[in-house]
Amino acid sequence: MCGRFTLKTPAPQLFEQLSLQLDPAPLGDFPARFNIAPTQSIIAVLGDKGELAPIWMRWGLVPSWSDDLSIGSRMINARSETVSEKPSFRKPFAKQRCLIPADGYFEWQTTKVGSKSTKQPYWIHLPQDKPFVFAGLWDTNTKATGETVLTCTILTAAAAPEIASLHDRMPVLIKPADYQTWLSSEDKEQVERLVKEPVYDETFGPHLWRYHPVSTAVNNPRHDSEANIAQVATT
DNA sequence: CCAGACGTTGTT
DNA sequence: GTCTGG
DNA sequence: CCAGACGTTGTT
DNA sequence: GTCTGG
Repeated sequence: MCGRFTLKTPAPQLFEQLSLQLDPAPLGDFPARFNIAPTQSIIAVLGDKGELAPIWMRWGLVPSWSDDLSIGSRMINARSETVSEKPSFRKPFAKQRCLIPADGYFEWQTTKVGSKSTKQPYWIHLPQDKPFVFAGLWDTNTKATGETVLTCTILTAAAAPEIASLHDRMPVLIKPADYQTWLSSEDKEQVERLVKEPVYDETFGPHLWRYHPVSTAVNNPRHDSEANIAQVATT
């Protein structure tokens, strides 16, 4: 699944490597991130009348009917298998899809040594740490605070065989050729296929994932430095 | 009809 | 154990 | 996802 | 807002 990720690639380079033609100016300046956690601001790219535009959104979807932002902490992921049916995700899946740029994400393996369990994080990334986009959904909410809050969630699917030993779920990726379909198609079947039966080739896809163990400093969301993605030895 | 949930993950 | 905050 | 709180009153 | 459970 995906509950923590990285985005260290600077803006102009980021969108170029993602094959996204858009103006990063609306985002303002932002630092390299090595531990992005739920409830924090993340970048969502949406289709804006044909043009694509990036915008900051709070991670953790808060449905429009909710009067409490805290529900977002439990809506950080949406299962692709059921996303078209769930009350909280159905409308966003139909009309409010987005792309969420990242260049790596973390998974944890829990291992027990005697009675003590330890959580070993791994950083998962593509060769050359090339950026990619998660399939995302967004919604707006004004009931909770009186202000309009934009929020989003990341879709998950069964893990690719290459990383299944690490975890049985993984985030859903959208390849450049499918950006436009994901963002603006009104063909439900076509959109559903992108997350349920994704087609990849040798240049893109989960089979290219690399991963290595990293410091447990990552476990604490307050720790956000480049050291978070350095390989460490496991014991 | 109204009340209450609306979600995922992991672990047991 | 369960929920909230980051 | 993991970490950290989980409660109230009164006082500073 | 919409669905499920009672």
